[in-house]
Amino acid sequence: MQALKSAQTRARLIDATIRVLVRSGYSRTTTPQVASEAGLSRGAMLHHFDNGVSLIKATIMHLHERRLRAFRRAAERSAQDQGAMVRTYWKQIQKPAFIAFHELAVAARTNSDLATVLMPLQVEFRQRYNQLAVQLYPEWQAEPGTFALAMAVSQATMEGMAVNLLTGAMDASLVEPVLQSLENQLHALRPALPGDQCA
Amino acid sequence: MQALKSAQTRARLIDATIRVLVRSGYSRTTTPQVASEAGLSRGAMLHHFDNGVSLIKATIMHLHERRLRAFRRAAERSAQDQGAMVRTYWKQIQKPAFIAFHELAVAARTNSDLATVLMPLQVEFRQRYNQLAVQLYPEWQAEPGTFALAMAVSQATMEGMAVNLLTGAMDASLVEPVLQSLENQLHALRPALPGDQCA
DNA sequence: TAAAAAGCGGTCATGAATGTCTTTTTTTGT
DNA sequence: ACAAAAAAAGACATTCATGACCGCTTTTTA
Repeated sequence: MQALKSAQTRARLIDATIRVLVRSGYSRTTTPQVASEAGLSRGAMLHHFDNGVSLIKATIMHLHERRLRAFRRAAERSAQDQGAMVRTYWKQIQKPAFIAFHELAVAARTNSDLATVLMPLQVEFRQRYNQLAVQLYPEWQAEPGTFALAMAVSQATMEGMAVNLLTGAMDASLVEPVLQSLENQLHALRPALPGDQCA
Repeated sequence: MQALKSAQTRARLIDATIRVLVRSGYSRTTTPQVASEAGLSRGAMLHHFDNGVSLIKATIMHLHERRLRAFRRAAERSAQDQGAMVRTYWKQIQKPAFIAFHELAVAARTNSDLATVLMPLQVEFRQRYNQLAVQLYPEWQAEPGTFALAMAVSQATMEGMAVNLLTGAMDASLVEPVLQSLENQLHALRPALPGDQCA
């Protein structure tokens, strides 16, 4: 029973970390902030995570798991409705989890402690991403290069758009047209079928 | 003469700030770091900028000016070589200035001091961006909506790809194919000319 | 039931960044 | 050459995040 309670408290701390990351950004995310947000004393918090970096690392791994699960759900849903992949991923990207993950990814660029945790997860995500998608869309299997391209274009466009929205670099009214355009592009990239040369 | 020296010192401090932002990230960019990087004492630095936020604000404005100049050059070059816009912007995006600007843009999301400076500049950039591009590519003027879409797609895709490269979310071998695909997409978006329905 | 372990709260000293202030040095103008 | 102004350097107190340590309470276990 004490193991369960411990796990619950750890989860509470990680959730609090995500909220603080979204609200205050990485640079203002401090251990007192997280402890307060979780409704715990700082002393209790340091009992579950030896130091602040340890908490951030755990948060990174937690967000990674969530991202994998979210992508799996998105893939399953879009297996039924062929064109739903773009919309489903776009919905995922707008949740707080993505904002927090982006904050950590940016921080990891200049923090080797975080980078050693985050970089392998990024590689793993790409692998699973492609692996699952290929088995869901067998018509792509003949052209793995084109498939990887389609995935990269989707990821770069949607995540770039999400970041640009957050930083005011893009007008919100353009979101829908860009998504539509991306869907058209993905359609054009699909392996040629009989009578499909012209849009 | 003292005004010139003062301006030079200010420029040195701003350049130092950019280097520190690239090397250490926003969260570890401190006034002692910047002063040391600029080869000045902290006291001297605070003589030119009242406080740390003031220095960051000046850096934001400086990067904004550079971004406008860079875009202007890119536009002029791509006016001669029609398809060079993508490549030229991609080159710009990989420079340290973009990394520093991105760090500041992410920080501005949760820092109202920076946001009040950055947000209006983002709006101004979008306006000038479209303004200049429209006059360079007159064939788009009939379809301003499609043109804004093309710009948004380009910006989101390339900046998203740049960020994903920095954070390890994308494999570097996919850069070239994505750029190629983006060029194709832009070509497809161009106003229909006689005998241009099919790729 | 006693002992051990874990959850939790609180206190402490340390280190570092910040902004203000004062002092020294250099430059400028008369 | 000298006095005023500006640049540069340094000193200072304050604030705050951090990690370590100690004590209390509850739960598990022997």
